[in-house]
Amino acid sequence: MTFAEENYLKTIFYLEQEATEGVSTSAIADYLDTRAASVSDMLQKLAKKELIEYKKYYGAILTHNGRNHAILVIRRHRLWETFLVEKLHFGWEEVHEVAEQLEHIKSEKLINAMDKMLGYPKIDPHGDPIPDANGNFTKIEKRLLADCEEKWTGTIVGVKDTSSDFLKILDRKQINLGTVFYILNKEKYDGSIRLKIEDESIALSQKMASNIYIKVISMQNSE
Amino acid sequence: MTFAEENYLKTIFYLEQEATEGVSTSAIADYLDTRAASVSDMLQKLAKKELIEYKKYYGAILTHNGRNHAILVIRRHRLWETFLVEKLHFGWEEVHEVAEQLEHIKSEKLINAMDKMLGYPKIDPHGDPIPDANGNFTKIEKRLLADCEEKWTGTIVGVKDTSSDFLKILDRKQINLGTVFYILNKEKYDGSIRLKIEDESIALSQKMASNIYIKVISMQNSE
DNA sequence: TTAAAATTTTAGACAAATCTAAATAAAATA
DNA sequence: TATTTTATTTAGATTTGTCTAAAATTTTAA
Repeated sequence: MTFAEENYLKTIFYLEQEATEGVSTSAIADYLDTRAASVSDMLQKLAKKELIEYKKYYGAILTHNGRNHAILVIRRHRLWETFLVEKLHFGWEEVHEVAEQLEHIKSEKLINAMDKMLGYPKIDPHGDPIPDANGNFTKIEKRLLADCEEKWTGTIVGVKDTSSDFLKILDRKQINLGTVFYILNKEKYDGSIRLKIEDESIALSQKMASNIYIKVISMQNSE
Repeated sequence: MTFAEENYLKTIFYLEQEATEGVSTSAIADYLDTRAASVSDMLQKLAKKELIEYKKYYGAILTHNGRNHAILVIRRHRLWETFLVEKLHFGWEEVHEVAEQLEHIKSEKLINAMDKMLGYPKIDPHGDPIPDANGNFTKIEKRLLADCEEKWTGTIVGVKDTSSDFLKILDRKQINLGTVFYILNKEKYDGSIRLKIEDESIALSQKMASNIYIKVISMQNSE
C-alpha cells in the first residue's frame, strides 16, 4: 500500500461520513488539492484492488477491506498526534504536518507499542476518537455547546461564528480547538453555561454557547 | 529530498569510510541490492544537485552539502533505533526495518525533541555514534577484542572468521551483533579473556578474541 | 425537453525510480 | 601490447502518480 493510496482511503473515509451517496471525484480532488483527472485514475486503481466500490460518474464508497485500512491509517495518525503532544510537548498547530508523514510508517508492532506507551488513549489532542487495535472506536458527533447538559465532559472542535470579535473573546477565555471542558452548571432561565477548564470556572452566555461546536467525551459525572 | 536520494547519500557515506578513492557504482548497487544501471542514473542526478562529485567510471564522493545531509539521515536513523529499544523495548533485530522508514520523516523539531527526550544519547543500541544537532559525532574505530583491556565496555560489531563453526560457538555463548560486554579479566599468560554479558560470565580463548571485532563504548570502569 | 453548464472520464504526456539489453570504457591477463 | 574480462554507462521500457486538454456524461435551467 503506497502513501498516495493510503491518503485516498483516509480521505474517502472522512468524506463518506458527510456524503449521502458515494463520495464524488471533485470532493476528493478538493480535499487533496489535486485534479479531478488524477482522482479518477486513482479511483479505478483502488477499485481494481477491491478497496472501494466505484461506478463511473457515481462516486466511491469503501469496501470492508478499504474501510479497515482507512481506519488503520487514522489510528496511526491520531496516536502519533497524541505522542507528539503528550510526550514531546508539541503545540496544536505543529502536530498535523508531522503526523501526515508518520501515519504511513508500516509496523504493527510499532503502533501497538506506541498505543501501550500512551496508555491506550481513546481520544486524540483534537478530541477525535482513536480506533483501537481491532479498529473499534466510538463515533463522536459534533453538536452545539448550547445543546449540552450539566456534568457532561467535551472538547471544543469548532465555531459557527468565525468573526474575529467572537474568536478574540474565546481566546481571552482560553477556549481553543481541542480544549477539554466539564459543564459545571446550565442555567434554565437564560441558557447560560458555566464550564470548568483546567480548574478554572468560565461563564458563557447562551448566544456564545450557540456558536461553539463541541464533541461529547462523556455524558456521565466524571468528577 | 526523496527517500531514494536520502538512501543513496547514506550509503555513499558508509562506503566512503572504507573506500580509498571514490565509491564505485557496483559497491553501491551491491549495498542497496539494486542494478548498476540504476545507480549510474542516480549518481548523475545527485551530481546535478551538487550533493556528490561524480566523474564517469570513477565513482562518487560526497560534497559538503551531501555529507551534511547524509549525517542528518544517520542521526535520524540512530535516534529512532534508540527510541525503539529504550522506550518501546524492541529487540535488536526488530529495529532496523522500522528505522529505515522513520529515518525519512522530515521535521527538525521532531528529531531534536526525540534527542532531548532520550537524554542526548551518544551511542545507539548497536554501538554506533549518534551525530548531534550540529552533525558532530565521535568516530568509533572497530578493533579486535583481543586488543582490549580489562574493565572496558564494548559492543560486538563483527567477526573476522566467518566460518560456520566459529559462528556456532558465538551463538552458543550468546554473543551476537550488538551484544554489549564488560571485560572482567584478561589473562596475561595466554591472552584469554573473561567477559560479563547480561550478568553472566563468559570465557574466550585468545584465538577467539582475535576473530571478533568490537567497538569500545567506555575505557573506564563503569561497574 | 432540449440547450447550456458543470462534472467526470479518457487520452496523451511527464518526472521519478527502477529494470533489461546493448554499447562503451577500464582493468586484467596472456 | 593485444585481447579478454569486468565494470560502467547509455538506450529504451515500465510503474506510479501526477498533469493538461479533449471527449463524454450528467445536471441544471431556459
